[in-house]
Amino acid sequence: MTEESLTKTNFIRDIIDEHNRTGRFGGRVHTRFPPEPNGYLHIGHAKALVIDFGMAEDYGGLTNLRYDDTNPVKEDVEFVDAIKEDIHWLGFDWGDREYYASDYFEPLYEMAVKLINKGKAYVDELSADEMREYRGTLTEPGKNSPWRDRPIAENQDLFKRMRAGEFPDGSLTLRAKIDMASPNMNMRDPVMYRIIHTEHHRTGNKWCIYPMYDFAHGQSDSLECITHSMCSLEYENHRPLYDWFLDELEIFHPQQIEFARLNLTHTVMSKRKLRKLVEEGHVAGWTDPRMPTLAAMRRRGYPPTAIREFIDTIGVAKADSFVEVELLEHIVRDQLNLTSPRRMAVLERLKVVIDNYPSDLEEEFDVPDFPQDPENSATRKVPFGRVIYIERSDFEETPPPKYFRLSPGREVRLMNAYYVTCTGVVKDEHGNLLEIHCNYDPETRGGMSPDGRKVKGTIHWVAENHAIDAECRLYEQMFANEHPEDLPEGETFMDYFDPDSKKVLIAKLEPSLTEAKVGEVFQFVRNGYFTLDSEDSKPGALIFNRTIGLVDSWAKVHK
RNA sequence: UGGGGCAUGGUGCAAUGGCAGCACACCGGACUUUGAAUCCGUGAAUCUUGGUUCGACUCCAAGUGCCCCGGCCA
Repeated sequence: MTEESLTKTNFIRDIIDEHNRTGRFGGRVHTRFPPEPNGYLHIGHAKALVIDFGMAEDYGGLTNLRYDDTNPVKEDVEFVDAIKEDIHWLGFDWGDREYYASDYFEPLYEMAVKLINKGKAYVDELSADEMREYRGTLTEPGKNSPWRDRPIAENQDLFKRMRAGEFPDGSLTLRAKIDMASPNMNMRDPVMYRIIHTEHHRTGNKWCIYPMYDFAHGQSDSLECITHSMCSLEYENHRPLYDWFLDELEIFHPQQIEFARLNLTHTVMSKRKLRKLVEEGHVAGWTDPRMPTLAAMRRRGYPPTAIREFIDTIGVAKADSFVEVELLEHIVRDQLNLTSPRRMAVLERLKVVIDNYPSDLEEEFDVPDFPQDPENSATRKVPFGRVIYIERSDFEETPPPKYFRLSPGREVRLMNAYYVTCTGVVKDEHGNLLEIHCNYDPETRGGMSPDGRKVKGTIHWVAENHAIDAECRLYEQMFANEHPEDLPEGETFMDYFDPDSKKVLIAKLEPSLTEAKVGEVFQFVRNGYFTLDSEDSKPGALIFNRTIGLVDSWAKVHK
């Protein structure tokens, strides 16, 4: 396998390779990640992150972090720290290159003045409604604003007074003088500056005019000498404008490249919808483990490397696409399988009394954390006793075909312990199962029989005397529908929100789990991967999140 | 007066004029002290119609379908 074949090729690499061939940027690759601080980062941002940081890394370049904070009414400091934490968690680093579009308000203002002086920008007095009317439609040209040909000196004066705060919000705008008949709506004299008398989270009350995205982004890229400015497909129509400003300003000209954003089945990605889930209390905040935010995935126990591998696996292209969430889950399981120590925990318990086990006897087994690789595996002590708990689903009084767990008269292996045979059941007056009784075979200590006798079923257990209680939170997809963002008329994504996507139970755990630490993920054998909840768990009142269940092919056959 | 994009198995991504491949999902089997993992195997795709070419997923033309654009949001 050659070096190149390890790295998947994609159209962005092709473009960069071409630039390197022609020498457009002198072989330099410098990217930027430009989040707006108005919400938490989600798995869709992870794609942008991997592209922005990953591409630069691969080509020996750097990536800047730059907050796109040009709209003070929508943005908040609350999110800037959360965003940084998420980026670091994924393993990316911007060094000391932490920038803000608001750092450039002064040079941006100068650039606007330059365009005014060139006769390429003007102060408009049209109201928002009027401007909409003048803009025309998709199929009809717009018409020029009556203020479009105002003398340059007047524009200079008015713009200066806009900055000075002489005018109320919405009364004036600065617009680029391009072409009201352009088939590209973005070129119909786009607004460059608007008046907003709102305190900005960084610049305070210094400014009351704020640049629009289109007037800020390209020039910020230029100021930072960014070479490749990757963004999502909907900005494709903005590229001519991105280029126009840079050309008219005659400043360094980065290349904007657009790619398809990530869509995942069974989830919603729009900030508006995620915010709704949070604000209406359907989930416990932005870090509720069901959320597609990076903070939620961290809390849930997803390894950051799994997220990066996932993004690498899905590739980058320009076609709109929907990735099945099963692929993400597969990669999470795949990594956790290799790294998670095994433990025994009984989620929904059934009491088992081993009648022929001496009531004064208690044993301890040394059990490897990684039974696949016992030679290199650490071990821990697991106590055993006359009364144990097993999983309720591991016993059937009348077993269905192909069932090879416990049922009356049948023998199974208690993992790492003994073979037991079910001898009877105890029920209450309503016929509810209370407990079952077994006999064990002392010859099978450790789970092996000297006579070579086979048992088909191996089940896990926890000794009653030493079990610890812990809350376990089990999560399913938040939305039953594959495409909750693409619904027929009259339906909303909330129609498909599944309130049962979170289930809480009190489980019985083997005692070694008392020492679990936040950030460690365990495999609760035959149940799935679990991690301590970073927000709600307390010593003595442990709470575990199920990161993800194990593949359950029995459930498939059985149903 | 409309413009800009995109089309390969169920899903996602490759193949850059030379045998359509990989992963997930699905289905079957083997193995198993986790019905997990692992191993083996089956099925399944180039939007349509023309053209260029010895040869087309790839180039050309026409068509079809889907996405984006009429915020003083980003």
